[in-house]
Amino acid sequence: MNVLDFNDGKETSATQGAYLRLRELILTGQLKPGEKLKIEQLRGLLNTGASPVREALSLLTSDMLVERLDQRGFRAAPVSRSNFNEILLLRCNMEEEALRASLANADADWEEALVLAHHRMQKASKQRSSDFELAHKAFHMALLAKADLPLLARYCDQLYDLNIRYRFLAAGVSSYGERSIEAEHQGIFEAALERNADLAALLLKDHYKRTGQYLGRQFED
Amino acid sequence: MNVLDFNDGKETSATQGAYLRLRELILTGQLKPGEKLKIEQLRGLLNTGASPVREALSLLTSDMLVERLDQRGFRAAPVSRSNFNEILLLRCNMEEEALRASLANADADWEEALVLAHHRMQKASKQRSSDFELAHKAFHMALLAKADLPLLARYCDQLYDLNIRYRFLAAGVSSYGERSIEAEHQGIFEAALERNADLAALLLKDHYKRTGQYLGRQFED
DNA sequence: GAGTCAATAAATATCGATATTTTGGAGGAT
DNA sequence: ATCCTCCAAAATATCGATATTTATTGACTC
Repeated sequence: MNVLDFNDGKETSATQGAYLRLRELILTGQLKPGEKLKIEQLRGLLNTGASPVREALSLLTSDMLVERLDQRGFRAAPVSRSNFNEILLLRCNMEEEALRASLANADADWEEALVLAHHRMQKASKQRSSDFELAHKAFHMALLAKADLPLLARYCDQLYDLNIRYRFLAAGVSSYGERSIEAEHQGIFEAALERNADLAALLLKDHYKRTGQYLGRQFED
Repeated sequence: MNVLDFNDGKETSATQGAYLRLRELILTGQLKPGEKLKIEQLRGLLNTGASPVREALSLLTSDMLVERLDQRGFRAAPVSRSNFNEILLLRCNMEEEALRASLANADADWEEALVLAHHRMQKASKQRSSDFELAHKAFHMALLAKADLPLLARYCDQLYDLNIRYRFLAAGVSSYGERSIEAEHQGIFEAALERNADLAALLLKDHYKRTGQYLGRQFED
């Protein structure tokens, strides 16, 4: 590995590093939807060779964050109202499924992990910490953690990220208009602790639909 | 491109070719679950360079047909009873969703395409044609075609292929024990033509669960 | 005889260079 | 002016070679 790039010891392979970095750039909208992703350009940005960049882009293709155009390279996946709506719909269905399965298997460890995730999210929210996004995702995934359905978990994760991308794109807007998210989370949290699957699922879907409606208004197409 | 490899003009890029070929080898069980996929070895098999092989493997990773092991290369995804069960479960959920959406939007073109797909499948079945697998998939996808939910369609497609892999692995067994599949397909087909979503969904799920039960018995773990 | 450890062999990950394709114009004809 | 055609310029896809990392083997200790 190049001696010059002060790899802070975290990443193991150049490919993995490039993958994570590119993923972040696309999710946060620093690489814009539809934007052409030129290998040379990215090589410079990530200072690595063409192979890792190429492989990372291939991986992002399956995350549906990048599109491959026959022999014409890659571009950041485009966005659209209909894509947004579909993500919302699928998320509601899949997360409900996962949540019910998770609650059915829930044990004390799961419960404690959930309490922690909830606490961290609240804290990050109060401090307006930049960690909020991470904590928020962690909370939602903690809800689903005991489902023990790896494929479903993967889909939920993927859809969560696709959705978060729209939040970043509708930026400026501090994402959720503060609203009642805190209360919404609290409701889901409590219902989950009580193992009330019907209520938890209802609240969860409502939570998504609400932020969905809110975000949906932000853009045309 | 190498002059020697008599590329029959179909594939555009080496990567795409390698992707399709490897996919087939894994789906049909010619590359066995858990088997190490060495670059050199595959290079020979596909006669192409290391880069296309590597990229193809990356793509297959997101199809969940290949696993990447940190710095230790790739291997064909393992199989397990629980994985099989999850695929079955998710397929039932997602295809039901897609089927209902498809029927809701169904028009004359969709109907005609479905009739054709059904006909071809029947024909291939009677002739015991090797095209049956393809025709069967085409029929099932034709049912869902009008859903107009690209992400869901992709998931259904992916899960279909993951399932088909288990069919090949439980090989010898001419897959479905002849049973009543023909009748089952007929039922789904008719219900779909009548736009009877409840019935069609019920029959479809039943169809999957039946073959699922059948296959499930084939292997331990 | 089992468990380390070092040296070697194998395999992966990555680079730099090259061959192919696509893109973008600059003339020239209609 | 508009549409082709053909020619650079740019970008992609792919190769071959090399640096790194992991796996293997066999001697050596306890």
